Formats: sequence, structure tokens, C-alpha cells
Amino acid sequence: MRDETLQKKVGIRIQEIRELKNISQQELAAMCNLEKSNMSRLESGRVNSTLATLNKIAKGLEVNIIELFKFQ
Amino acid sequence: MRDETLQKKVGIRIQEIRELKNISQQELAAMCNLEKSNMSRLESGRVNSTLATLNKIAKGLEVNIIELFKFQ
DNA sequence: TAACTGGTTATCATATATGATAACATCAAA
DNA sequence: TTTGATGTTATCATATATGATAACCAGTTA
Repeated sequence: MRDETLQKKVGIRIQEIRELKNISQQELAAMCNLEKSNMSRLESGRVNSTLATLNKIAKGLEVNIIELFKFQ
Repeated sequence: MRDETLQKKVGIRIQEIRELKNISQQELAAMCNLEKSNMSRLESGRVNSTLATLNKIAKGLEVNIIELFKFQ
């Protein structure tokens, strides 16, 4: 059984940071070498992403990966 | 291409915290509902683990998931 | 109106994380 | 010696993350 709560929170957090930087999902996806369809799934918390993917996103957003877990 | 550096660091960090708590891999695995073989793979950084798995481990270790990313 | 941008969603193929199980190696203790 | 605890490694099956692609919707702008 997957706990979808965390992945949703992380997704929202990614979206938050991305919007602070004023970049689109597609731009971020390109910077991270991720598919834009995947970025959409990630931000909406519909997938249980891997460490490597989270790391790519953190690098794309130019933040420490820890920032992706700072919510509420 | 997978960056194995991060997964190795996280693995070492998990081992560190686990040893601080004086529990065995098998005990932690049981507390997390993970296979002990998987726990071994995780600590040695041989797999690109998922958010759900990292979350289980953090809960098993009774730490915030952020702790798993605090190294060096 | 049409064209463009940002995002969502569906589908399919591929790679791989994980579960399950077993065998094995150390090491310490009985 | 044997036994038990701890950890590693291999194998196989299953589930699913991701890539790749396409279609679609809602705004917005020309």
C-alpha cells in the first residue's frame, strides 16, 4: 500500500518552488531531462517518484533536495 | 544515466542512523515492512529507491525524511 | 477566427524497484 | 564443534516509474 500523502505534498512543493522561479513545467522538465508528461504526473502526486528523479528536479530548481520536503 | 552518488550517500546515512539506534537491518526491515534483502541493497546504495520506500525507512527510524539527506 | 502556451491525460514499451525466497559468509557464543 | 545472529548476494516474478508520443482542454493573443 502506497502512502500517496507524501508524494502529493512533494508534488505541491515542487510546483510551489517552480512557480516562485517563474518557470513552466515544460521548461523545468527540459532543464531536468524529464518528460513534460512525467513532470505533470509528479507535481500532481500521481506517481511514487524515485530518488534520481527527485534529485534531477532539485538540481533543475537549483535547490537542495531537502527543500522538496519542507512543507506545511 | 543514474547518479549513484546520492543513493550511496543516502544508504550510508540510513546505516548511520540505524546503528545509532542499535537496531539490525532485519529489525529495521521488519519495522518498515521491507524485505531484509532490499534493506541491504538500499544501505549499500545499489538501488534507486522510491519516495514511498524512503518514507517507510524514515518512519521506521523515527526521523523526519529530511534526516536521510543530511550528510557530510 | 486561428495560433500559441501551459498543463493534463492516455497509451505503449522498457527499465528497474521491490517482494519473496534461498544460499552463503562471518562472527560470536554456547 | 555447533548454533544463532547479521549481512550479502543471486534469482525470479510482479508492479510501476519513466520515456516517448499523441490528443486534448483552457486561456490568451494576434
